[in-house]
Amino acid sequence: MLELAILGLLQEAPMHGYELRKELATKLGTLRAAISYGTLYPTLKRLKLAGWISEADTTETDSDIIPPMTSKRGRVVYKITAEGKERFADLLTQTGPETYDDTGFGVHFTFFSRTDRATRLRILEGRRRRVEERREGLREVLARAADRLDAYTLELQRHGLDACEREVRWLEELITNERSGRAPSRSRTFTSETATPPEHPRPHPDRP
Amino acid sequence: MLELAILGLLQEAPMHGYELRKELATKLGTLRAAISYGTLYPTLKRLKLAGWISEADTTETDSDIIPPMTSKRGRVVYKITAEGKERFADLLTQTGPETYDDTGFGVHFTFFSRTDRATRLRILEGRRRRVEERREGLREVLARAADRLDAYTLELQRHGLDACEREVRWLEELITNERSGRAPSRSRTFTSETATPPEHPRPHPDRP
DNA sequence: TTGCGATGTATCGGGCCGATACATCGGGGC
DNA sequence: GCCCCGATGTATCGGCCCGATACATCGCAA
Repeated sequence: MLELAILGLLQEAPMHGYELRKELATKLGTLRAAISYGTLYPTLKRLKLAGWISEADTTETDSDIIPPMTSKRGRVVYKITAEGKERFADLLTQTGPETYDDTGFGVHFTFFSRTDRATRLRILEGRRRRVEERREGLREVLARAADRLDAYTLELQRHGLDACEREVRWLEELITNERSGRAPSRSRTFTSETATPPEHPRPHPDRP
Repeated sequence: MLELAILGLLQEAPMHGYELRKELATKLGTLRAAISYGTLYPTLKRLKLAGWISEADTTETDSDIIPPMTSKRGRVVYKITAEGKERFADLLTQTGPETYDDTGFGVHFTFFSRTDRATRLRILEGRRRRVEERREGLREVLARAADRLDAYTLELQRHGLDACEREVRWLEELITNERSGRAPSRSRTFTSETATPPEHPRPHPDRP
């Protein structure tokens, strides 16, 4: 999953590890605080070995403001390769069970603007099914095993059930929008002025 | 965290691995579908080695209905030891950063009826702080980096923010109840008839 | 000038997961 | 009567990911 995220970010612009971590924190802020370095650097190594990414020459047209980083072990900037772009498209399109859990769904959703509507619908519906199953499990427990559980456990289940119901409603709204060819509406209360282009709302501007 | 959960369940009754997994699935159903065997059995081995749990003699008063399991490798029933009970109390009381993330908080909350009000309040407030930090991070991103992100990413952040706000409200309700010496109220719409004893709402009844 | 926080890369031990293997038992379909 | 399948049950293995830790530089403030 992290593989998909890294590939996705490097498709926007070349970056080094530290920068990637910060970008991940803001873009996937919903999912986790920040990715661990103990995961990030080994993964970068793995991706490089697989040929999906490569080290970008920082020495060449190093015209920009970035100081030359006079230390011995300078920053390592990675860029995505042609094979990496294919890999990204594959990962983004193909779905498995892990696509529908919290992290997997979140990462896929983040890159929704880079894939087609059919894939988006498939993933949204898969996620909905997943959350519905969870919801039914919780309802089952609350209905049948309620007398076996103490008040706190019950309260936790109720809170979880509430979150499930809420997410299902959210997903259904998104699915409806998707089917009618709309991008996610900015203001859900007043959608008349949203004349934004439906596909690829913003073509990922270069980092400031 | 799994260590705490296992110890907590074994304090209710001796169990074997398969049974533990099912109990975990219903009691902690909010957190995960089910614990993996690849985690469960090594953990049981580790806990046994540490002396927190021990194998219960199934041969002794094996009077009950359970068939003798004629296979060579029969089921292995574990029970908690005296040291294990101490360990459980320690784990339940002492708090660290991991106590406040989703899994850690969920496990602690599940066993809230086995600890004192001071600890409960500490954990609830720690969790609230954690979720509030997350909420502020999301607000920050939505306020300052909104123009850098596409519509789907924004929608995800908004949904995450909504979940955070909702959980904070939930936690504050629980904290208020806790401070006023009430157990979590069964029906939030009508709380007049809840004359349940404030501490230890149900003293974990033995499994049927 | 000293020291601290941000920037930056990297490793290590350990927890947890999914896949897999192996073995028994009860029941439903043919 | 027989066979297969799903539930019950224990266990290992490779791999992802995390937290702790180490090391090194830079800019700024006390």
